[in-house]
Amino acid sequence: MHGEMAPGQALTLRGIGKEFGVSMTPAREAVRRLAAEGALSLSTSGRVSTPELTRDRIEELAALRALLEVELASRALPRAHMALIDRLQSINMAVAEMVTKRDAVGYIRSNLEFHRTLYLRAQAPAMLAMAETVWLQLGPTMRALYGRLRRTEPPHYHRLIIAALKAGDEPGLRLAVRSDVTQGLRLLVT
Amino acid sequence: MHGEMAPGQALTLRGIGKEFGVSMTPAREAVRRLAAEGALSLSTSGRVSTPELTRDRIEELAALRALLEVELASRALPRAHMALIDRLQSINMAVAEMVTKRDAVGYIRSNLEFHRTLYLRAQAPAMLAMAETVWLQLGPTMRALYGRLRRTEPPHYHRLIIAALKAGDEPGLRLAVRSDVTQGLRLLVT
DNA sequence: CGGGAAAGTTTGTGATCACATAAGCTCATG
DNA sequence: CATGAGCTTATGTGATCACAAACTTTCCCG
Repeated sequence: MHGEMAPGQALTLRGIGKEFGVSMTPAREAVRRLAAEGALSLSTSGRVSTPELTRDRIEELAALRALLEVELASRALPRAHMALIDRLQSINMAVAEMVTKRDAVGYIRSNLEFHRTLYLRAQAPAMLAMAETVWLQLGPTMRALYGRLRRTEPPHYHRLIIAALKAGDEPGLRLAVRSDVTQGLRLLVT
Repeated sequence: MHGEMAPGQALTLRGIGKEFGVSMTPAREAVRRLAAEGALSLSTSGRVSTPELTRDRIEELAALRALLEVELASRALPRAHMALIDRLQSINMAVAEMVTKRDAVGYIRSNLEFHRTLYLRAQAPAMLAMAETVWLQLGPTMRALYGRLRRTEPPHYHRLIIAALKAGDEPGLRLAVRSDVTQGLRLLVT
């Protein structure tokens, strides 16, 4: 999810087991679970690797993010008090720091933390779980993306999100979230 | 997914294995995968059972169905030719027959087939997979619902969906799908 | 007659193993 | 130098087992 692995990276059950000090059995269960969620892909012969997404699949997952996260943000809006907004701002500073440090994994991690912190207020666990499943599928691809583009400025749309939350502006919030979510992936596709 | 099991029904790995003529190992993998998708729930001690959803969770899953399936229908609309509409109408007759036969499982199965047939045209496999994950989570609950209410009339909104497809009426289609998807579950909540 | 402790049973977990297959490598050949 | 056949290695699969924890049943005592 955090882009620690590149797309197409191969894994083995014995390797995973050794890495975590267990046998193949728990490694297999973890792999099968992640494969069921789309976070890993299994070849026809059962080999395990991180997925290499096609352009179409990336666009579809971006559309899913927009669909789910706009709804989550909208549901969080009436419950978003000042303490939450403060936390979002502080997380956003961490995001900006990761940008200057060119730390792709740190950037993805803190960026997702920003979103999750907001969505937790929506009180919609099933919806949040679905959004996280999409994040999981996009993890390696996001790594490839943010490793490619050389950003220097902190995320613009995060400030719009915070502003819309402060103003209680639901249409503005929906637009800001949708833009933030689709912006990055749009660059990858071109 | 098809409501063959009641909510809260317990399962054992050995029992599943025996039922399918395999050992515990493949049974475990299947159970863990289904649990990851929310189709089964694992107790803290690892016991397996179908989920018993709370009212809040049912409402949330209904909202998710609406969100995802409205989008899928909308994407399918421009590709929906006469052959598809014919197929939908024939599936819809099967649905009506299941209603008169009071066959809950058959009803759920053919009803979902109706929706899946339409959504396949959307060419959005990740989105369809998410919708099916929601169906999977709702399976046992739907069984309990359709076992409770004694319907006699065939699904009204399916005809609206077909009519909107014929007319190329996107707003009408969105409304019809949203109504169809939320209608049944609304009854359960009250 | 009720309740709880103890014995017995069921159940999930993780490890290990044999096996079949896929992947990688070596080496001879054109 | 490229190429492919044959061999070696690596890898996933499913079965089985020992163990610990949880659940069920039994039985005894208040």
